[in-house]
Amino acid sequence: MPEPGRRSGRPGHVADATGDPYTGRVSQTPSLPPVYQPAEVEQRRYAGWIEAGYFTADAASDKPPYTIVIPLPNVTGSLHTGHALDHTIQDALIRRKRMQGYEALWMPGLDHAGIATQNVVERQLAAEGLSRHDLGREKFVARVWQWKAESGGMITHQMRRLGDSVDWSREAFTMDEPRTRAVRTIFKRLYDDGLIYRAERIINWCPRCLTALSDIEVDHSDDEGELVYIRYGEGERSVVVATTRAETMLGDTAVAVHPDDDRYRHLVGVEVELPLTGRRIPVVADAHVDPEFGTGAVKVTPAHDPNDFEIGQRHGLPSLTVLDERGVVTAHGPFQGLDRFEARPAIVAALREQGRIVKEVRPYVHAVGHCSRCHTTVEPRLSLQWFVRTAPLAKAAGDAVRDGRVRIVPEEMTKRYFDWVDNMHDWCISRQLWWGHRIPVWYGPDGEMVCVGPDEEPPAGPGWRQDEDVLDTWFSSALWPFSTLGWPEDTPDLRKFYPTSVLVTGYDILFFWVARMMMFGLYAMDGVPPFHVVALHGMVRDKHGKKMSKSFGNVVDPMDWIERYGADATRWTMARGANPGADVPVSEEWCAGSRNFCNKLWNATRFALTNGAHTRGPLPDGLSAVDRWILSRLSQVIAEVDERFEAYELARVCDVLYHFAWDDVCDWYLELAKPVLAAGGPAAERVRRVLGEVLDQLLRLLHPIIPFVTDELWTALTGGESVVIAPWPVPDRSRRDEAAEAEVAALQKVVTEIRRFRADQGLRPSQRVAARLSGLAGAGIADHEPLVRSTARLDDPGEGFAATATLTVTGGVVVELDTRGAIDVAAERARLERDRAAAEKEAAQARAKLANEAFLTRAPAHVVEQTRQRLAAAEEDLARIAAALDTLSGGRESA
RNA sequence: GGGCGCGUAGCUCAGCGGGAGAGCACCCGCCUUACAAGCGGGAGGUCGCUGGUUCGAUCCCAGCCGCGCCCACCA
Repeated sequence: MPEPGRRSGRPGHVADATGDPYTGRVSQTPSLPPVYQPAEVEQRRYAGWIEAGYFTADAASDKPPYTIVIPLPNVTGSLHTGHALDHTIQDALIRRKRMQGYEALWMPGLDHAGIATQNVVERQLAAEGLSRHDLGREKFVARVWQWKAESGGMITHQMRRLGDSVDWSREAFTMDEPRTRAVRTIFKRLYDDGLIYRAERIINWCPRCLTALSDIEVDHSDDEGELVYIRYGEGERSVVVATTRAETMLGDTAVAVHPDDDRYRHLVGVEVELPLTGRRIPVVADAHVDPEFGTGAVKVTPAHDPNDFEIGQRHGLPSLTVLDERGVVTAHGPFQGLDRFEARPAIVAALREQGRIVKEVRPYVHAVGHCSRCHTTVEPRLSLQWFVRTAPLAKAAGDAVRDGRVRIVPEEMTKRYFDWVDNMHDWCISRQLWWGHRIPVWYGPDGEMVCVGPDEEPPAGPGWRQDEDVLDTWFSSALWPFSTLGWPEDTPDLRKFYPTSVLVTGYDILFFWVARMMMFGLYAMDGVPPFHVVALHGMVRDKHGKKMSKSFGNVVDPMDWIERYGADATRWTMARGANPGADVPVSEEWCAGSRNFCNKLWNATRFALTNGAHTRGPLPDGLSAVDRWILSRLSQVIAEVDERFEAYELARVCDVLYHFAWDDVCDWYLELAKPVLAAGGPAAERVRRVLGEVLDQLLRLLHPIIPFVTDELWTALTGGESVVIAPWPVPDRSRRDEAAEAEVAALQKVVTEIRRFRADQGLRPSQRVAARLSGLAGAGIADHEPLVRSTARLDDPGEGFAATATLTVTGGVVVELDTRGAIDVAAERARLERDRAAAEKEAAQARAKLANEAFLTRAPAHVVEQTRQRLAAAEEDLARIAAALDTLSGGRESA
């Protein structure tokens, strides 16, 4: 096998093919190299697109708008496979709409990514032996801006490599001036409407990041712990509680039992002694307690457990904080200063010494929350934070989907959405960080609290200070669909491009982001939801469908694939798996296959150009059946691609186009065109036009997914400016031609049968075989004998022709071949016997059905008819095979 | 604990009431004048299991087995 690159030494093969081997015509275009080289093309094309301003949307345009806002990548991030998938889908949608004549805006931008970015810069400082506190708030924030300017937003460069047709002139950042203004505006409005409030609540606290977290920033995993049974109190007045968090007992202020639990009825209202502390705490009755779990008695720690906090509220219990912000014990006594995880065994040991431990169950697996940023175990903590009152906002967000104003694709995800918005807790939006939008609230010397709007001056004077906290990053992300368009100003962009057309993102952030954009969009934009459709895709996985993870070593870097296979191949690999909600398995082999597909298009177009294919003038009359067939297929393909695109089924789009391009166009149409081109004349002239037409349309259809190679080829083929701005194909129903399709199907069948015979007989492609054909007219392909001969490599019967084998094909075509004894009669007989068995089975099946009275009366007429046809076809096959076997036994058995 | 989904060719998946499909991998043959990143041919599946509905089930229903995901404040 020749190595790639070391190709055949055929004369003229490697050299640029500029001469037409069939007509001698010289190609009209600069020569295309024989193998597609993505790197140079991509760089040149992208620069050209930007220079031409194709992606810059015009708010003053008369065209209907089509808008997508990008799921804003983190400023700290780089392009991973998830982006490659997400961006490929969006770019495909936006490019198609642009071609369809919409004013298409794909809005790019970056998220300031509060915790993530602060962590990056803090790590840098740590390397210098500094902490953010050494710098102070102002200098630290300046340092983060400096970091952003120098190393942030790497992904925006990688997006250019992927070919994203975003409008760079509108690039936004969640911390830039217009977006900051949007944040200040909505905060003020929500505050004034009573939808933002400050309260002391149990929140998720990360003892490492030292900040509050919202529910969605907490990941739960099943961790092993131990359930410890501890006796509180003495004798009659004692109760055994079960806990996984013994260290919090120092903050217990009650024991709770179920009101209907007879075992403990006598204890309700009684006080028991809390071990190790000498404090006495009451036993209270609360319906929250599950009598089935543990002992049916729960220790109550209002300051360190959300349930206990609520029990405490109901019963007027005090909250006793015994852990500080780092999770270190603050309660006076021998445990003071111990970390929470050191304190736990220490306290259990102390209790055991006192004989308080009744029993231990280990291991006990239960769900434990972890910080989604650093995986530290989250500590429920009582603290003073800012919250968004979500109930009314979430109701509106649910209604917008319920009443159909917003559609979620795939529909199955809708239920998940409802589960989320219908059960949403108030959203903790304050973070104890420095990088982010500072909460615009000032506190006065006498306990005043003033929320300051974007155009207002904060209160000045001694004793006034601004809230130290910043807002959750997702707060500004939730404004993205309208803050990027200039809200709160009434801008031309906002009027033209809001609401956006579709939001494309992974199902993993349906809740994180989508629900919140819905809430804020509906609120800020007077009930107009931020998008019409939410199109969810899945996660990119490895070729075994496994999640990509660093520890597994199966992570793919899309930039690596772009370098080695090209951006188009990378995009195609993503797109061909991208159906709504479906995970996308990818692998390097598949990316190589995608590269091969691009190369196939390259060579098909190269062939077409060297043979004078063009797109000038209308399609001629007098087209052959083959020409009419490919145009008929093209019309079908356009319609199907449209349908799949509208359903966000990119994988189907790819499937349809792949098979049309490779099977129909390359394997059949081009092969059938070759002899016509070689013969020259008006038929060849017609083929040149049809071939140009088919490739022109095909390249347009492919362009949204593989923009680079299609632009390079399309401009070479058509001489047009760019396929980026070429009109999207419209299916021409008048080109549908069932007769031509049937004719070509029959032709393909005959050719395939002959090829199979040749392969079975071990006849080399190079071995010329003379043959006599008959019965073509009966099969409806009377005109195609030359095509059958050239495609199946059969010579005309010359002098001394002697038929040594007869092949009978479905439809009554008979091929007599002069194989001069090369034929293996035994092998051929074996094959025919196999065919006969299959045909008999088929016929028997059909006969059985048709003999069934119930089938005939109950089944729909078309099904019965279809079955009759199946039977007829099977019987014809049987007759054909019997005839062939007869001929065979009449022939001579070869050695 | 609640909800959703999936088990079809070696792998990844499509099909979802009437003839088992694709890509890759595999086998055989080919430098056939666009492409060896290619061309032609081929093999490979009791459609998870058990019942039910139906003239007919990979497809609908029920149960079971196996797998995955999401949500969740049972200590």
